[in-house]
Amino acid sequence: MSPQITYKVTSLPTTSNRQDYLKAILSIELKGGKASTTAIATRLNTQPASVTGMLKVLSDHNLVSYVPYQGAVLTSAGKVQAINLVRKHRLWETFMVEKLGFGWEEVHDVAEQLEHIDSPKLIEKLDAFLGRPRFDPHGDPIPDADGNISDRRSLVEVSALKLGEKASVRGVLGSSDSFLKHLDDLGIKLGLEFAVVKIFEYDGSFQVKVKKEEMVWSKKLVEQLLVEKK
Amino acid sequence: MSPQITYKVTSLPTTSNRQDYLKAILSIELKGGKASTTAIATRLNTQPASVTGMLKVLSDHNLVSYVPYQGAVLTSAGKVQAINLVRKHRLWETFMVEKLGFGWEEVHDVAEQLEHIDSPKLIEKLDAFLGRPRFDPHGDPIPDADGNISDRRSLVEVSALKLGEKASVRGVLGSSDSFLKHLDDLGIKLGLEFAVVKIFEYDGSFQVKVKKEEMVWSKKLVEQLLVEKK
DNA sequence: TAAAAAGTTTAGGCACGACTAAATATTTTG
DNA sequence: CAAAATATTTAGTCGTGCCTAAACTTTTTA
Repeated sequence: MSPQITYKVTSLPTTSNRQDYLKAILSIELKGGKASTTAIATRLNTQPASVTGMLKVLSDHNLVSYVPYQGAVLTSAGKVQAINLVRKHRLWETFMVEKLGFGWEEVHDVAEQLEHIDSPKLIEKLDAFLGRPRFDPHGDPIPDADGNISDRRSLVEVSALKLGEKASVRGVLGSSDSFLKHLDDLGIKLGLEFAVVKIFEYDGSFQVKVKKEEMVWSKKLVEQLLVEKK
Repeated sequence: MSPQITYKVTSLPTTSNRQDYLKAILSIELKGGKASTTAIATRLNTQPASVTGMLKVLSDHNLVSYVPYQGAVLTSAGKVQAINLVRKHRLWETFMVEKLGFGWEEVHDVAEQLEHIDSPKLIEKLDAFLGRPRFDPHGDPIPDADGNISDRRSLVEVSALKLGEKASVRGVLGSSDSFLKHLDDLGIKLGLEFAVVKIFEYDGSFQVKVKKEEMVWSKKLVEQLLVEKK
């Protein structure tokens, strides 16, 4: 009788959980920090000991390189996965705000769930449906299908615009409920196009023209509204 | 020193898995069958022994009533959850077909994932965005927020229409790739409105008027297309 | 109605991913 | 630079939900 030989496949069951770790590590790395056990644990509301266990698993799958006591660094494979999660998260947020009429602030938690839906085709079609947006409702860039991320710095606050310049609303800085409600009251939505027609040096407010109508935006407002110059 | 007393809360962590069981049981009950251990196991591609374990858990949570060797019956609480899953599944399918341009046949698996997203508000807004549809792309009724299910029998095949009657396309019977492709080729989509202008007894085909244009639908086609009479 | 067949449950494991407590490394500080 | 503080890992558990094998019920059949 010949012996039964089984090969342990590196079966990559990249679960929702593992993905959360990858995203957390990416986010720490992008901030310029070191993805230490504690830093990851804090971000995921879990215990350092749990993180150690997971880092070993991710390391086995070549998603991070991990040396005990040295923290984790995403491998290129890990980075691809993490960026894809960010892409999905931000596309879903954009969908909820632009198509479903959610407030800018209330979409994060649901997007956290939606980003784990596994269907490249769904994301491709959603992206097309939304008109291939480059920024999400918070002004953060949406990575494209190849993982390229636009420079957020191509967005500026309204207050940085000069007289006569045209721009489109792309996002906000900060997201207090009252601020977002205020935007709603003024009818300011993503994609809104306008031109600067006057700048009041006295109090820092801006007069802008939206279509045929003119309105004044306060100093506080123009400092928190992100736009893309035309 | 007073003893520490902990109460075992019936903490309902209704996981994605448990929900799949509820949906499977509902589906068996609706077909008039008995939700036996084996029937459930078959539907979920799992083993009878695993089902027994789960039925105990669901029974502890009062989602099914379960007597060993007697199979399971949904309690009203279990039924509410199961119907809500069906509602979510069918709304997502409708979204994918109507808004994202998916084929009628390719949406099931992704909807299977999406139905587990937990956000009543998301579903309410999605429902509104879709225009509160009562049927999904397969012609199956979408339960409303209170769990009421329209009667599928309000849908009929085109072949049951009489001369001059007006109707809207609501779904299909069967879903072979070739049939769905054929619908695509003819420009037949959900919601399409038309009127019967002629019936050819000779070969069972129907001449219909869509907006200003007239076209002929074959016997095979009119027997598989579900519509709602106007 | 007794024996065979089919269906169901129990028993014992396993993988995942979390936790606590204890041990071990690394940093910081006096 | 040694002691104290902090960070990290190891060891041992736990709950969920799956599996197989074996025992036990129920149903069917001769």
